Amino acid sequence: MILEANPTREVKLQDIKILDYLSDEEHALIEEHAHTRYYKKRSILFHEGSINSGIYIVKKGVIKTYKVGPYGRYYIIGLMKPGDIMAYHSLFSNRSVNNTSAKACEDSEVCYIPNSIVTKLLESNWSFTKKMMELISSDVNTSNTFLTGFVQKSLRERTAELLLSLKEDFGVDEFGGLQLRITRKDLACMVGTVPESLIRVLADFKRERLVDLVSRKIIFLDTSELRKLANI
Amino acid sequence: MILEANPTREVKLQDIKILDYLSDEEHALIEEHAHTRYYKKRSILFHEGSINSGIYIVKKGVIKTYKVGPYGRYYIIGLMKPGDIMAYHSLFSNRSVNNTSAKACEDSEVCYIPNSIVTKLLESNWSFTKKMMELISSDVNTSNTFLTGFVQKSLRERTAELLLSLKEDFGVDEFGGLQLRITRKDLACMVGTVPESLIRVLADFKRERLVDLVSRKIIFLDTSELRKLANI
DNA sequence: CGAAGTTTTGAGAAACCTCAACCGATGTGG
DNA sequence: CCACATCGGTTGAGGTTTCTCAAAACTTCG
Repeated sequence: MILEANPTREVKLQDIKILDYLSDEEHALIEEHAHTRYYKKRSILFHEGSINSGIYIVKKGVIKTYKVGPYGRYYIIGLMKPGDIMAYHSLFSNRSVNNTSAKACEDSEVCYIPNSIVTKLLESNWSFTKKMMELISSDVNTSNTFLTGFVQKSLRERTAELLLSLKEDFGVDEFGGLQLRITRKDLACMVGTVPESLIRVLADFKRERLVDLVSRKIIFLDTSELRKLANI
Repeated sequence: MILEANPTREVKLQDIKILDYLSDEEHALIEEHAHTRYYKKRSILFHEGSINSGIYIVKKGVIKTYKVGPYGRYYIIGLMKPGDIMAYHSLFSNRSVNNTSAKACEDSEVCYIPNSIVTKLLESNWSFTKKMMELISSDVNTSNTFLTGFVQKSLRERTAELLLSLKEDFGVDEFGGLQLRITRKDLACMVGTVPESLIRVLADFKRERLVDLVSRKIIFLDTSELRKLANI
């Protein structure tokens, strides 16, 4: 049995929801000025603190955004998948400095749109702007909700929660296998722990028949029990 | 010696930075539709999950915004002071549901502006909108930065960091005393711990002559050492 | 002044981290 | 195509941090 972890996922610009709010002319403007960039697995899109003058829309692949904390350890803020927008902060920050770093988890394709173009669209199209603000403010909420859970949940609960959210975001194949290839270290960085601790929790989950682990593949066996455990 | 913890702090609408971007007419529109609300210490402004159709601008006092996690413990997202804007999420969320709860830490005064008015301003005034987006996206960054630090810093480091940021936000009197009256429990909720643990850290700081503690008053003795400790 | 809420301390337990070693997979160059 | 190097995964032992529970002392406010 072959368990393929990385099915090709791809979206076209016209399939990206937030761009629905644009007129044909505006779409044309984007087509004219945006360009596609290709990133090999493990290559860096941008670094936290570096100057950036455009936004990125993921078309294919998976990109992790992260921040490096003291002691050099890093925390993964999110895994961006096709349709997701990155680096929008640079639109408004006067210094256009990136708040996070971004790295390709697999070979990826992103659409880069210069800030000047996006700003033009925002200025002229209120429903687009409103959608954008909604998106950003929901990111605030996501962070705060996560933080609230984080400060009082055990690693076990957080890990269950992470697995469920990965299932939600990336889906599973016919055998219940998560459609995402990700290292233990990255999983650990997403729940704010070290790989050793994460591995122990996963091993517990396997022992309890909540998931199965076949090399790097995670197979969901009992989602409803996981959900109880996650305490969402 | 009298150590007064709560000097009257107050701002007028015209002193609020984000409103600088409005024209005289727009200011008039706000004056017409906004109204001031008064909240007694410990009273609730709004609850997470409840419907809300306006934004709040703090004019006087201190308001804490917080979320309740599983097990009923809560996490304080921020202390809002005069000039700060709350509940902006309700502007964009289609259901206008509050993401956080808000409670007055002392007798406070806030200006309530209905969403319909704010939306009108956003639609017609791009620099105001831009400023607003900047504000929101900087909140995203604040949360993520905090989260990144949180997941890998010790309680001691986080507490040092909290004290410094309170000093920054609320200032100190001539004796180095923090101009904010706050309970140990609230301090604990801001660094994601329980009061007992926070108290022990504060007691350590006192023993090390970094701060002095006179009842609920926190007096800064060695800010630079605290800064080293906070590892920012 | 007294009730209620808040702060402090202590003891013990639990969760999680660190370090170190080892295994297994993956990839690379001769 | 194999040997080796590298990286990721796993396990164990031991230590540290932080939490829980309980009791006592102190503040605040009506």
